[in-house]
Amino acid sequence: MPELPEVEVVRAGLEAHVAGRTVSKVEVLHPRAIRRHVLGAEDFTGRLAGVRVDAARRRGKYLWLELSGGEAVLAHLGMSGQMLVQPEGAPDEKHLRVRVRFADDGPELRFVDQRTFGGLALDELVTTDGEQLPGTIAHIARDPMDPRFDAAAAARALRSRRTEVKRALLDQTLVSGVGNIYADEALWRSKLHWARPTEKLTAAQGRALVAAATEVMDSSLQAGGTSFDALYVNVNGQSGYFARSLDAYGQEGLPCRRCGTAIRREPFMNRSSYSCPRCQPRPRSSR
DNA sequence: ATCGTCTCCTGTTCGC
DNA sequence: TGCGAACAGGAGACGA
Repeated sequence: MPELPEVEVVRAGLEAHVAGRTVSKVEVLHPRAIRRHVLGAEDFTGRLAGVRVDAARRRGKYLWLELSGGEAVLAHLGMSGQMLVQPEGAPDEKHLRVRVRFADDGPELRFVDQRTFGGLALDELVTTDGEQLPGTIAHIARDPMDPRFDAAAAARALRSRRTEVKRALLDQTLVSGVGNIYADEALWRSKLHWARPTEKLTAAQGRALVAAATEVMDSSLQAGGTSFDALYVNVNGQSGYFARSLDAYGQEGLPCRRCGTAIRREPFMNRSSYSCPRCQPRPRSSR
């Protein structure tokens, strides 16, 4: 479940191993991996051949390879996507979806994705809010790691919604990069129940929530960065990565680190939300 | 315009 | 033992 810190580790790996290299040949092994590239696989592979990768960039959970010529390969890892840098000739992964070979005959880039929620697409770069972004993600808000992230504005945006606070926190047009795991962690740190109505959040609570989300992603990024293997860029299953210390997410039945009460799991949007019944009491207004 | 629900996908785990 | 259900969940599409 890659969220911002995981995607950032991947971006750094791509910057180190792919930037500056020229694409020679691209193979699409599963059409669903490029479903957001509307012109299809042939167009995708044809237009990539011969272009140079200038840089690897990221906003929220999206990352993209900036290409010579004003275009970019936009990527989202979805639930299970991985970007692997592998020597040519290494056995294909079971869920290999896209292979990118380079003119220098060095290691190839592989997009591997079991559940195929992720994907790649070629996209035009556009200027939005003083930033060059792939056009299809121009609506994605700045994330807390962005040098120009405005925490106060993000807190106001969250409070301006009329919904449950966790729904707002997961809305990538308000603050990007937060997924189910970090949302639960940020809410735990802020002592807020996920169903708290946004309109009842005080300004201080809004700011504290944004600060908590920033902190939890920051510390996770530091932990993830240290487990990064220079030989390849990996997202899932690497030790020290998802084994990061969590206070709420996935902790059902375990004692709250603050008060000792057993963490509970509740259904939320066809998935789960974890919280401490004592530190994060359910708001009276709902159920 | 805004908000909530549905859907896509596959491997693993769990209950009967 | 076998099989179906539940679960993992990001984000676009769509309906109200």
